[in-house]
Amino acid sequence: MRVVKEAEERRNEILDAADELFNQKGFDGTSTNDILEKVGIARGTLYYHFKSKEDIMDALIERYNVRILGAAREVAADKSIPVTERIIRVIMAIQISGGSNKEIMEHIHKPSNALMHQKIQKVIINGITPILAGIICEGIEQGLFHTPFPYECMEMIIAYANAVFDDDMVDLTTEERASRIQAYIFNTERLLGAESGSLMSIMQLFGSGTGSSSPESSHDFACKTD
Amino acid sequence: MRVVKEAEERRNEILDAADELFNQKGFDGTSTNDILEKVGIARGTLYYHFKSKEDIMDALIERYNVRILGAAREVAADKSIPVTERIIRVIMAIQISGGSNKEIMEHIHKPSNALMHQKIQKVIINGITPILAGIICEGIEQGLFHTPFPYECMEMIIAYANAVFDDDMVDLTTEERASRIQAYIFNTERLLGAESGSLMSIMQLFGSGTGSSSPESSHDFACKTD
DNA sequence: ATAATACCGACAGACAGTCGGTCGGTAACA
DNA sequence: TGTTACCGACCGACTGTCTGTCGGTATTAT
Repeated sequence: MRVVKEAEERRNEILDAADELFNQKGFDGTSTNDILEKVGIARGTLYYHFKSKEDIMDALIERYNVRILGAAREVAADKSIPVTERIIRVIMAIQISGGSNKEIMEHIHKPSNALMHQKIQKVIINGITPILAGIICEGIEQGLFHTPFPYECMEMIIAYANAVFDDDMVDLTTEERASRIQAYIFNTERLLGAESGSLMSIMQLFGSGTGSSSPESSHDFACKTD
Repeated sequence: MRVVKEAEERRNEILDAADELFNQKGFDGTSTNDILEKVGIARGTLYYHFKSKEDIMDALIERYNVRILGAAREVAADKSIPVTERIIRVIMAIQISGGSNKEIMEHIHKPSNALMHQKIQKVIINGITPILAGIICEGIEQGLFHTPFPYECMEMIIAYANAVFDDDMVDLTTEERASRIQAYIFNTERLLGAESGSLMSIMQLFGSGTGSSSPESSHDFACKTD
């Protein structure tokens, strides 16, 4: 008893199912059989709509891309919001997209699968950086920031945050994480040529519990003075 | 007609073969059959020595790790070399290990496979950063650098370089690459609180052809002034 | 001779993708 | 109106590849 649906509708059904499964089991841990069973279709149907498993992943990432960049651009364009606040909101747009999808986005950042993870990173770095760099340019005009390389600064800031805070690239204890956050903000100020202490509001991006104290490296790397 | 060899010797044969194949075809594109055929052993032999294909990759990465970090530590410990030169040599140790392995190392950085690539990145960032941070601390004592976060600075510098210059994370034209290098050096100076222009020697890490001119963002992102 | 280690190759199961065939919906035609 | 042809969506058995397993064998050292 076959059921015929519009191609667009079926494609989205497949993507919705894949979305859920990739979050639960990761890309590698999800078989095409898992996906087609969840949708309730046959193998041939799946491959009628997508040419490969990786094609499904790419379509899913593209769906997120459109959503994320759309949200980020809206925020960035709202000149009534102060520059710093806009930066924060754009970055938040990466983490929260469409309200009820928060948990989904968080899981997709987990190293469920390196390939998928890499592709998402690529989308974020190449997509979000120009938007943020645009905002930095406004800050430069307002005298908030001083750098001849707004784009490259934001690229560095985003790429690093991605590697250290969102990846499992660097294993951090709670203390180490707090220290990293402080250093991150300090270094962001330096890179952007912003006044010391002027970007502390970025801290809210990392949730609470990171207090605020004088700059100091609490990594096992305070320079030895012996 | 079976041939018996010492476990250590056989393990290295397998790793040598895997090394070559992973470079040629990537991890995903290399099957265990490829490896065992190249060595001239049976399936069961391969799995006698390694518990999985990923175990082979991990052993190979660990082999490189030991080699790379060893070379880096030697350089870092040579206090007769100026601080800046030592930084350069340590970074070069990542790219050139054991002379004749240069090409191999370069290929292993290619995105032959995301998982392997991710694991190598992790090793580099977590392994090299403390070594470099140690050197930075010496520079701080000598008044060359001024930062309360030597470790985090180097982490950011390494992580970013990895993402942009070694990954295919960001697609760069030759011009864009040159611009990125300039920005990278400029930003490195800022992060480390180094005197402007004092780290231009880092440029040699990127090969020739990057000239030298005044700081300017040649990304399509010079801030619009209208 | 015995025990431990290294080695062998047939096999099983999982998986992504293929391919010949079917079916529902629609347009064209008599 | 009924029939036919066509198209796109769908079906499921099958294929080939791959990783890892396991019962068995050969070699070496004692």
